[in-house]
Amino acid sequence: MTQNKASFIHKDGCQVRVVHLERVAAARQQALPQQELDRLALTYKVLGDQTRLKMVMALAGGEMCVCDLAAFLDLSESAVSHQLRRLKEQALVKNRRDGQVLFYSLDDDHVADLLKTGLEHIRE
Amino acid sequence: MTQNKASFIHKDGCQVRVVHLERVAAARQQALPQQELDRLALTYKVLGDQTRLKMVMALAGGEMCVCDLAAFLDLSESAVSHQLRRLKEQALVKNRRDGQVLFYSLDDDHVADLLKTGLEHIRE
DNA sequence: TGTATGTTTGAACATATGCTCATATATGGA
DNA sequence: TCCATATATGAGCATATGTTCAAACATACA
Repeated sequence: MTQNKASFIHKDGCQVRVVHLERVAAARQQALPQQELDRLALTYKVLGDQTRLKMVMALAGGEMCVCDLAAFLDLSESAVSHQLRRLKEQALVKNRRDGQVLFYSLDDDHVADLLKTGLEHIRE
Repeated sequence: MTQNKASFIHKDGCQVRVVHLERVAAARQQALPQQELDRLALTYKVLGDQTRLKMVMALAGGEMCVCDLAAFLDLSESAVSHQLRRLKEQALVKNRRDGQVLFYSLDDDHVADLLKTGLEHIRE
């Protein structure tokens, strides 16, 4: 039924065993460009930390300032600021200034979608 | 317009400045239970690594065995196996055995949804 | 039973990550 | 201009993470 006889390919001068040559070739063809892969992995990585995930979930309920988040998370404002920067770098949050206060909020609706899809997965 | 006068709350015996008490309270109320937050963060974290993300993207194109993935990723089979375990722990992939060969595939359609939503975000 | 193949597992090590502390920047008001 | 408030930034440190290496398991077949 299934073809699982070993085939071989050359790579960097040494042989590498491959059971399904055509699947590997197909995966290579369909692979994302490196730049997109970088950004996608970074996006997930940034959400993959409890502190940052809590922040984003909280911001899904409306904008908050650094102070608010620090109180909510029971963390220093410095730590919060550091993490907000990472979220901002990946376009997950944005901010607006009102006097001395910076209000952070989700960058756009895609972010809420991402959270929703994640929740659907873990609740399946 | 905006109320940004400092309010104060007590926590663990020391005072903590909070600009928007009601937002913090709301965030506390709407927060996910710890267990769900754990699982959600872990799910994103597991996807937030280039190697594992490449694996999942490749498996989105159809099942592959450890050998295939190792060849595709140019990585040792041991490394691939370690990472597959992490993906499996978060129910992102599953496997079936055919003789000596284990074929891995996406666990269900939610996983493809997660990837799609992520891509939509970075391409916005 | 013995050997080969495919995969998993645990320890070890180098790198990455998150927090803290001290300091810098920015805005508002006396 | 001077000071207070709100936030950002950089260095340092303890912990987490990904890969490798060696060894264990599991299945197939002689």
